[in-house]
Amino acid sequence: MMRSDDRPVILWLRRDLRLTDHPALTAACAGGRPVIPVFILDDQVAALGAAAQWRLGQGLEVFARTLADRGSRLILRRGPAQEVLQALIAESGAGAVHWTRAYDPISRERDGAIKSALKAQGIDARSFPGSLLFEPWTVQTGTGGPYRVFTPMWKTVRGRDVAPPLPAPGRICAPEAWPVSDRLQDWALGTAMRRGAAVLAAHSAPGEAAAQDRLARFIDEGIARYEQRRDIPGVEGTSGLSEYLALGEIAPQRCWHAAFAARERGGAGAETFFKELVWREFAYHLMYHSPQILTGNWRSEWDDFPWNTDRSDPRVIAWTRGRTGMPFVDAAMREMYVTGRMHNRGRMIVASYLTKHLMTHWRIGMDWFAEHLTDWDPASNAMGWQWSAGSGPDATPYFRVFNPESQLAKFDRDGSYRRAWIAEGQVSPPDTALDYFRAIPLCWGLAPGDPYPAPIVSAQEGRRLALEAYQNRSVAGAHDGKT
DNA sequence: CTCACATTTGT
DNA sequence: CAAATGTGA
Repeated sequence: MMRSDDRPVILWLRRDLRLTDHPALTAACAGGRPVIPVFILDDQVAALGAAAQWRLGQGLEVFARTLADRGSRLILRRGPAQEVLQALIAESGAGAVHWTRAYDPISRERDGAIKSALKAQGIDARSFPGSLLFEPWTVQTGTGGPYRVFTPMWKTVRGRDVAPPLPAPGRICAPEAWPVSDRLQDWALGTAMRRGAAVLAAHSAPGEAAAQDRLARFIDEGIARYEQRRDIPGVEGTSGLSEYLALGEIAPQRCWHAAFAARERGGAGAETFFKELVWREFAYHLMYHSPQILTGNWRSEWDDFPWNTDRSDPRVIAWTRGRTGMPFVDAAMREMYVTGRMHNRGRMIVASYLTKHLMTHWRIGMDWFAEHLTDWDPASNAMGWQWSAGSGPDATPYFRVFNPESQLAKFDRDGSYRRAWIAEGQVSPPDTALDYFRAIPLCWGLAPGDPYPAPIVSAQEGRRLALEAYQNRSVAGAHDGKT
């Protein structure tokens, strides 16, 4: 009879496509047991936006090669996760299933059900940390509740120890026989991108090795000037790590330790970078403790606000296509279409413009981002949109409306961001700007030689309308709450 | 209870 | 400098 600790371990991979800093993998390899890495295409993966799905396909391709280089394999299966795992256990005689925790409500429900079902069959089903610096339940206010404001949470966690970097396992043992696997190309991940996929590919470097190169370059060249340059979208001042973190091609603790080791040289830049990593933690903290942040107003007094909810509104269409006539807004929307990412300042400005100037529901913007971002992350996306709309966990006064024109003057002084992404009106536009027209659906009927549109809603008029509506909301809200 | 304070701003 | 409420210690 087979002893239980000789039986294979199934390593169920999700958003953790890496070998380093991977506690679930390291534990699976301990004791020399065979490991069967598997990725499952279930409903949740199928529901990913087109760009995120495309990027996942790229990541899986690289990760499968990485495993193959070490004498292992990535098994691909399609179907409800629990059924797939049960089938694999039956086929392989596996005695354990390991995975890295996810924190969104759908995953938590699924994983919890799978864990109890497997345990009831005597399978050692175990979840591990790995995606966050701090598990959400280990961060509490003085009275034991969850944080709702960033700064107090930052002050609480900033001095904490972060798990040290964990090397890739020396050896990943293969099972005696490999279970059959789907072929990645048959999954056709991200084919909904159509023309966009070729353009995205030119702006993408998937995989753990690329992630670590990016981090190393940021620590060498970027971190010392991060504080000043991260706000200027026309220069490469950010870490550029978001999509690696989103897919788990790099772990946040590796980023944290790399910056910590460079803190002398990094100075204020290192501190700012730590803060940004903790913003990601804060987003997960909020999603874990109030999952409804993904679907409804975090502050319910916003439920009565007269948002525009018409996705076919011509002004909303103009926003999605980068044709609002506001160069900062349009440049950022096109950057996202071409690269799958958007500079953080761009994200704030397009979100402010959609929710305030166009008074359109943040959910419409959030959904558009989910469809077009390769670094899409449910927690950060929801937090960011609700923060911008004013319905989120933030005390921003309602009159704080970004002015897309003065923001351009402030943060794109030399016009390089605008020129990089908007072809119209330029004699010889750069490739980045032309890439937009190579990526968009032909039926949009846009060409680089078109005249650049006049503003659909001016900065001043949009601000006036938004303030008026927000002021009315305050009065109505006070009525509702205090009768 | 009190009191300090709140990412990213506009005019 | 506006301007006001919720958060957290």
